[in-house]
Amino acid sequence: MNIRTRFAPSPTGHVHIGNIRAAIYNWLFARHEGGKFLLRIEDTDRERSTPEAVKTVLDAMAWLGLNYDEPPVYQSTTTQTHLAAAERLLKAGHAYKEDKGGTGQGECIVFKMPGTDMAFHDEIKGELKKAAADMKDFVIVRSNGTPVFHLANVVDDIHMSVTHIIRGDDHIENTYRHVALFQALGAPVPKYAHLPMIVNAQGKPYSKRDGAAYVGDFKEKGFLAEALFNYLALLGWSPGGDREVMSRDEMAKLFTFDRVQSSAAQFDVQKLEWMNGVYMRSLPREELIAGARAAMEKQGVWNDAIAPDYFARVIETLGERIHFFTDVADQAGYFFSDEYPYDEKAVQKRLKKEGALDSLRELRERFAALSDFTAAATEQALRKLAEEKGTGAGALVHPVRVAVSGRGEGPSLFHMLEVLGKDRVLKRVDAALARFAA
RNA sequence: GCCCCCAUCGUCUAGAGGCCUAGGACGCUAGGUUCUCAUCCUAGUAACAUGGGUUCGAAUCCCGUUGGGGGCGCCA
Repeated sequence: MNIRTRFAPSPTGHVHIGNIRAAIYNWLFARHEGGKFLLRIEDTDRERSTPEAVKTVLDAMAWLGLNYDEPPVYQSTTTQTHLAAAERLLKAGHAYKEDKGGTGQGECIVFKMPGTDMAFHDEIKGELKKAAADMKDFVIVRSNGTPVFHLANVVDDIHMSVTHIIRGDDHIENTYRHVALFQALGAPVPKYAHLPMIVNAQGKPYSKRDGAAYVGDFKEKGFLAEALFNYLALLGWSPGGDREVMSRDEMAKLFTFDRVQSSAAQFDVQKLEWMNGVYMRSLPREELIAGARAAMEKQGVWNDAIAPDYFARVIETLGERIHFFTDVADQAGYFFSDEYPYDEKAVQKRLKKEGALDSLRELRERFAALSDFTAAATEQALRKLAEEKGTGAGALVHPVRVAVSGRGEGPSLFHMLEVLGKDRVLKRVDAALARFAA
């Protein structure tokens, strides 16, 4: 059997994480089965479905690497097949016309439910059933002549030969209608897998109010696509055992419906952040550099005068302290400008301390005497002075750090000094000395 | 109101009758490494909603209860 899954978003301008997670599961399942993953844009809502909104969907797919195997199907181009299907249903007695109130002036077409109890096997939830009395006939073509979601969705799935429908479990009730439609249209009923919802701390559907909820939000915040993909895949699915950080190929290899949770999952940004850190740390140097630079350009703080070699050394020095690309500008701006702010608390604690400025002054002279300003050299000079003064190295390290960076924390001091260079270090120490002497 | 779905640490989960005095991860706490921060290492914290069954034995099977969620559109 040729497995065919599809992601069928309605372009609204945003792609919700719940939806993209459904897309991920569709993709994973198709890849696991060696089948095809398709994309259908349900752009029949002319109001919201602008070209930009469609682009948002396509961009999100591309960013996460959710490649589809056939050109996307735009629902706005398949309306005629929906209406033709409605005609067939009418002829076969599966639907009837009605004219009680509505949006248009004509008659609408109503699909007649079979009138029997219904049941279907859900790949995740198991046997699901519904009594005939609890199901009502429903409109499939509006009185203004346009097809309703249920009809369009089913007819397109038939034409696209979709074999597995993987979607949120808020669609369970719709499934009975859809199964009836497939049957009435004489088409094979696809298999269904209903995914549990992604909820917030209150157990309600996760929304924008709960924080970043759209794919674009995460991209903007600097999360890596691979990390978001991995995290989302694990939100409701587990490969079993202790495995968590995996490549998408590994996930595809391991993905099966029987390992998908049937209860809702709460979105936990902290864990996503941790996972992002794992991916961040494993990033090749070049990618880290490119990402950091791109972030700075976006933040408007990139300067073409920054030499590639210097930038590379800054990134190297910052190393694992970079959790997000934006951290470079946000936490290490002093590498790129002499106009850095002094953290008041750090100044109080390290520079306004008894004897701190005197020590700093002495250290400045030692540094000035250094012929080569390597990390090893500054470290040796600093430790020697500390020893002579009978203080711990920290009593000298901290004041210098605050003086040259304005911050109480940061990368290894000696490497930082080496990257900054002798001239700048001395100049900054002098400036700090003058500024905080009073 | 009616119908449907769901229920293991705060969170994501492992567990498919004995391997469970319930494992891992995130978080949190305490240590260690270190010039700070970050990383890393170690330890600790904390759960089978509840009541009945079934069984020699139940987190695992069945039923009820409670709680949470979803659906009842000429929206998608």
